[in-house]
Amino acid sequence: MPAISGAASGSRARSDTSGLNNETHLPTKQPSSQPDPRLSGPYGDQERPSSSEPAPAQRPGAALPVKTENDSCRPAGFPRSYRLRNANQFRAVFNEARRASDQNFTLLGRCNDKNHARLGLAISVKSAGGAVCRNRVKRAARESFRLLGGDISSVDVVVMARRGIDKKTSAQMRASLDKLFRSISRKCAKS
RNA sequence: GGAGUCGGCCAGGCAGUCGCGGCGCAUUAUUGUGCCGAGGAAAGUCCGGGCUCCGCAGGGCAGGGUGCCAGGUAACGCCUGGGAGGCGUGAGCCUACGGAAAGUGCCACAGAAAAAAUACCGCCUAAGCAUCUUCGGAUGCCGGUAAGGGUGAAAAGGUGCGGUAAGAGCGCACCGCGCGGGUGGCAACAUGCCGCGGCACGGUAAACCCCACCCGGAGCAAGACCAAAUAGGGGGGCAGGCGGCCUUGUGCCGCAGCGCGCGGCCCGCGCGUGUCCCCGGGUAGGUUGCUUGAGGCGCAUGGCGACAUGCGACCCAGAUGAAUGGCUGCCCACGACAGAACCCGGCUUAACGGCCGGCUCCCACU
Repeated sequence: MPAISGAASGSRARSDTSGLNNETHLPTKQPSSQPDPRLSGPYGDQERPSSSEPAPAQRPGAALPVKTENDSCRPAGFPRSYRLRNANQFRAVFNEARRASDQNFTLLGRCNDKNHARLGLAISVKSAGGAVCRNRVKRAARESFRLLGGDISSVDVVVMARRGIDKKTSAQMRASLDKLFRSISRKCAKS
């Protein structure tokens, strides 16, 4: 049962993404017809590929170049290995840190032996003025770090928020963070 | 149409693109792909449970909680229905709503008197005493009085008639109140019923207290498992010069040896004893607990209802330095309060707005 449904959903997915280019109303219909494959498995499998027959020829050509462009511009992912994961790693940064700060944030940085930067967040609920704002700050920091990508040299960075951060817009945070990430990266690279 | 009231629901939408967490599948050690991914309060942590560990014969005391009645529930301080009292024209809403003849305390100020009360003003009286007298009487004391005034949150039923020196449940009628009975109701309670009593010994129990019922403690950083490095603990194997002692041993003691320290050196003194293996405790770290549940949804049945029972299909966050987002475009009513951390049931607090339904009042029209 799981194997069949998996194969069915895989083929259906291919038709989804290809269909988007041609017909805009198709994806809105899709959720309503979802239970179909489960109830009548064999029939659903037959119908799907036939309806979206011309699509597969277009797709590989259109999709792949976009992806390679993204990879060359920026390694924009943010996997676990790019984060500080435990207390020892944080302590190491706090003990011998170079700092960069403005009115919004304080960043602590320390060279690491990896070939990429790592990010740690030390933002208290108290300084952010509530859990919702704290999440907003953390997301801004991650996003800024992610989009800068390879522009930051191989340092471990801890981001700390300063009081009054809850009054700032997300755009203000991002601008501030972008500058500080570059700054801390430069300072650590020199030493 | 306007105003109000009660209940339920929603919490910007759509598309593209770049990302994040979990699970499945494929590939395989890196990716691809599909599905899912915050709330009505996730909050405050104020109650009640589940779960976990610790404690525990039984009973009592202390301490805490609850407090009209009946039902619902795993349980509750919650919910439903009912009663009583209060507010509102009404729909409706509000109530910490057991006991004040078990006892103790308190009732400020004002007031004459604050609880089996009291005579300040007033009213009445002329028997007695005193003074005055125009000899009619007047005034004071003594005495009667709770109708009137004044004080207070509260002054010991109300109205009327009789009654009286003036008055008074002193008597009577009606109203009110209390007690007993009957009747209705499971009960709280009600009572156009019957009888009795002239009629309350006020209030306060979020004052002590009394009565009834309930309550062991700590919490997922609970608890369980795996377990590096370092130091230390226990056991064993191998290596170990000389002497002594006996309990004859894998023993103990001393000396020598080696290393380190004191010292310029010797003597001397102090400290320590090699290597390998195993065991258990345990730290960092990791795994688990961790999401299928008193689960929501639909239908049927029972019930006024909270809810219960049966059947059907469904899987709907599970992170752990902590995911649920960024950017772009379009639309509109221009988007409040706010972010899961073991899980449920409530309560409380926060908050921009919208939708649906029941009911009430007012206005207009037919």
